[in-house]
Amino acid sequence: MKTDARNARAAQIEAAAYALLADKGYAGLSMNGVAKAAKASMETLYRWYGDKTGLIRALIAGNTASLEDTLEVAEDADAGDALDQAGARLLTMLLGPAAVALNRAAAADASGDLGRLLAEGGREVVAPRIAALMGRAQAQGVLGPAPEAEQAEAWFALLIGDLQLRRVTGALPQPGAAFIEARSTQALARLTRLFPPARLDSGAPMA
Amino acid sequence: MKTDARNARAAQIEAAAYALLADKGYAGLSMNGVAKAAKASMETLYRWYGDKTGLIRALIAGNTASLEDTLEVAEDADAGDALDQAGARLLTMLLGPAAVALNRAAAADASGDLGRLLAEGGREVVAPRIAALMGRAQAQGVLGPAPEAEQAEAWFALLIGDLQLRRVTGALPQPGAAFIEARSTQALARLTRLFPPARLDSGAPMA
DNA sequence: CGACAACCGTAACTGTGGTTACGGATAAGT
DNA sequence: ACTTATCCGTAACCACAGTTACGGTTGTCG
Repeated sequence: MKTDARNARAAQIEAAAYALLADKGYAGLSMNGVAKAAKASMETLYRWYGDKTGLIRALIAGNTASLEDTLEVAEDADAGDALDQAGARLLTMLLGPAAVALNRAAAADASGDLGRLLAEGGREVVAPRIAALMGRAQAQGVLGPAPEAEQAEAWFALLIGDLQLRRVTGALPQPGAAFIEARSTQALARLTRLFPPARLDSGAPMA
Repeated sequence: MKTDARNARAAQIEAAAYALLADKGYAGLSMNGVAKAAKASMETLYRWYGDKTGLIRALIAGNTASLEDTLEVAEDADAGDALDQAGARLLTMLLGPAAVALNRAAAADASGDLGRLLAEGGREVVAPRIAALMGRAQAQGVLGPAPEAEQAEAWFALLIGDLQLRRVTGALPQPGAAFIEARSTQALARLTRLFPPARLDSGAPMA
């Protein structure tokens, strides 16, 4: 099988796995189910992925890739706008069905391997990008001076809070775009109140 | 069986279930395992709890009760101290093995019932208590005026961030007391910067 | 065209877990 | 003391999922 054909086939298989994972949970994701849904054979699944956790690992890797795309923000944009937009996109992704399904899978894995993998491909990819954004925000006078990692962590906490956990446990339905944008804007507003720039002329004007 | 004897027996059974849930995950929690660990019979388990999710439901109920105990703070204490202490206790509980195990169980339940139950017995119990604390903090000049629910939500987000999710997915080991106290103190400090009191004489002195 | 590797479909093997069933022991109530 | 309900211990039933195996088919390459 040619390389690109195989990649396309793998994408189909992983898409089917995502779909099953999303609406049946990790326990409801069976190799048999994936094979049937993707019209693939068990032999192929095991040859390509090794075992079930290998399949999940592949899903996590794909998720990491799309996460990096999500964080591609215009380099020259205003730092405030960039943060606002990045927050909304990040939230959309983290609260979306794929990320939720993967976190459920990691929660079900008692060994913790999947969780660590997910953190490596998620949080640890995001953190430096956010810190870089904070650096730009400081340089543009949007934020006051402070360790960038500290600002990044505060922003992230304000942005996501326990939303993702509630999504993962099923206590919260997937929020709409309006909610997400409002939340991102609120997080940024709070962050600027936490780390106000020394001179306020580039801040928000008074109403 | 006398009522209190039965309660004691039920407590033993639920403790055994917790222990199994904590170190084997939800998938590793089997009714057979619970029966053996608690030296109870299957018949008793099914007579008392109906089925496996019923057992989990009982665990959640017990967790709610102990959560309410956790939030019992001295009524007359300084609001700042009270918040600091409540934050540390809350974090200790939310990141502890019991809460983590229950959240994992909820994540594994595709129906979402357990998740909603857990939220009802957790978040929705905590929120009004915290809001009341915020009201006291405003009255004592520790915090500036603002809707209490808004302050409560911001504080909670700053306090917990994604710590609990990372615990649930296994990406984060259980933190020590020092970390938790520092985190609670930091959350409170940030909250007071977000909602500064009008007069600063009760605020933190400058270094 | 022929050989070969990869893939599909299906089924079998194996272990496990939720649930039910049953005989023997124990405590409660009359 | 007798009856009855409850509980323990164990095992059996059933379904399902992870994994392996195998014959038939398709696409690739010499």
